[in-house]
Amino acid sequence: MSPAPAAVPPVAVPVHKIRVILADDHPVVRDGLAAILNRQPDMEVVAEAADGEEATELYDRLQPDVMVLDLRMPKRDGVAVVEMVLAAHPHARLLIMTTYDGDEDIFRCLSQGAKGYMLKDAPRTEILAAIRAVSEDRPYASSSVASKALQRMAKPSLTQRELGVLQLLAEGRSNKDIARRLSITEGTAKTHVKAILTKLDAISRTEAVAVAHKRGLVRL
Amino acid sequence: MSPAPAAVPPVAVPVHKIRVILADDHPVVRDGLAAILNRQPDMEVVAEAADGEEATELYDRLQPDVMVLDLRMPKRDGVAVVEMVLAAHPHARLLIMTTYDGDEDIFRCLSQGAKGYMLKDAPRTEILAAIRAVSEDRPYASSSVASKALQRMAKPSLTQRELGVLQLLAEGRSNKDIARRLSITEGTAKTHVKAILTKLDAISRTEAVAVAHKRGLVRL
DNA sequence: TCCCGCCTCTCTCAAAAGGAGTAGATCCAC
DNA sequence: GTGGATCTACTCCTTTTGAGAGAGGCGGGA
Repeated sequence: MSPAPAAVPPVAVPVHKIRVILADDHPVVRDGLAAILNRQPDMEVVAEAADGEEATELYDRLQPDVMVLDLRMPKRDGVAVVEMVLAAHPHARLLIMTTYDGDEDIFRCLSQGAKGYMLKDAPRTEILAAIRAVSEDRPYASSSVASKALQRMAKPSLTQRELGVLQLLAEGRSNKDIARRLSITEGTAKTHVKAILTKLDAISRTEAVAVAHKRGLVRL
Repeated sequence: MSPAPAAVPPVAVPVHKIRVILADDHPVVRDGLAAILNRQPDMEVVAEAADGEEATELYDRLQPDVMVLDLRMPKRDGVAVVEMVLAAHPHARLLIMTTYDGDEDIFRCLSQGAKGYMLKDAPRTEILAAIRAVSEDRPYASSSVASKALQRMAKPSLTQRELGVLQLLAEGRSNKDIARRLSITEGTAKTHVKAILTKLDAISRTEAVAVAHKRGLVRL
C-alpha cells in the first residue's frame, strides 16, 4: 500500500462539525457539557442559552444541527420551547436533557417531536452517543427512559379539566374549595376527583397527589 | 523599577493551592465544576466522587481543603456524608451545592456543621467566592439560602414520630393504615396527624403533604 | 423531686371524602 | 346522525377525617 502523504493529519477531521446549542439555566452544567463536546473533533458548541426565551431566539438565528435542552428553565419551560421551535422548524433536532422527573414529561416531549431524551446523570459516552444519533435524525432514548415512555402509554390520560382539578388537589384544596375556584358545584368537583382517583389507581386524594408527583403530572 | 527575571511567570502562583474534592453523581456537573476551578490559579481539583461512599472515603484519604458536596447522591445521602466526615474530621470544610429543595435540607446541613450552602444555578463567580470563603473557614450562604434558613428557624419542628407519620401521610396512607404500620392504635395515629396539621399550619392532610413537599420534609 | 415534652390511648361530634349509579348538554369524528 | 368523550349535575349511603378535650406513662433536665 502507498503511504499517506505527510500532510494528512492522523485523526480524520469531518467536513461538517455538528453544530450544537446548549440550553440550561445552570452555568455549571453548560460548562460541563461544553467541555465534553469541545473535546470531540466532530462537534462544536455554537451558543449557550440560560433560559427558554434565549433558547428559542438562538435556534431561530443560528439553526444548529442539534439543540440540547433542559426541561426546567426560567421564562419558558422546555416543553414550550420544543413546541415553538418545532412549529417554526419542523425538522429541528432537539435532545432533551433533564434530571428525571417522572414519565409525563418524557411522554409530552417525545410525542411533541423531540428526537431524544436523556438524563443528566448519564455518563459522558452516552451523552455523546445521544447527540450523534439526534444529529443524524435518529431518535435516542436511554433504556430507562424508553421503558418509562412505554409504561406511560399504557396508562389512562387525564382530561384538561381533570388536570386542573388535580393541580388544586395537590395544593391541598377541599372539594368545596375546588368547586368555588372552578365555578362548578361541589358535586361536580367530586365527580372529577373520583375520575382522577380511578385513573391514577389511588384510594384517597392524598395518594392521588403522591402518584401525580411521581409521574410529574403536577409541579410543586 | 527593576524588571522581573524572565523565569518568573506573569501571574502570581500561590504557595498553596486550595485542594478541592468534587462529589456529585452527574458527570456533567463534575466536568463543569472542574473546568471552572482548574481555570483558577489558586485552586486544584484533587479528586472526584460519584456517590456518597466514595466521597467519604476520598475525604479520609486525601483530606482536601474543601469538599463540594451534592445533597442527593446514590449510596449515601449528602447529609449523611456531612455527618460522617465531620465526625472523623471536626474541622472539615464542606460546601453543599444542590438544586434548591426547600429549607429543611439547608437547615439540617448547616446545623450539622457544613460551612457553606449554595445552589447549582449560581453563576461561576459566586461558586468561586463560596469555595474561597469556605477554604478560609468562613461560612458562606447565598442570600436566598440565608433567608430560607432564617425562615426555617421560626417554624416549629416535628418530632421523630411525627416525621415518620408524615412520610406515610405523603404516601397517601389512611390513619388506619398508618396505625397498622407503626403498631399503634388509629386514635394515636390521629393524634399525631393532628399535631402535624397544627405545626405545618394546614387544614387537611393533603395540604400538609403539599407543605411538607415544599419544605423538603419528605422525599418523593 | 417536679415539670415538661413526647408518645400513647380514649371519647364525642360534625364535616369531608369517597363509592355507586344515573343523566342531560356539547362537541367532534366517523 | 350516531357514537364517543367530556363536562356538568344529581342522589343515596358509608367511611374517613378533623376538632376538641382529657389523661396516663416515661424519660430527661432544672
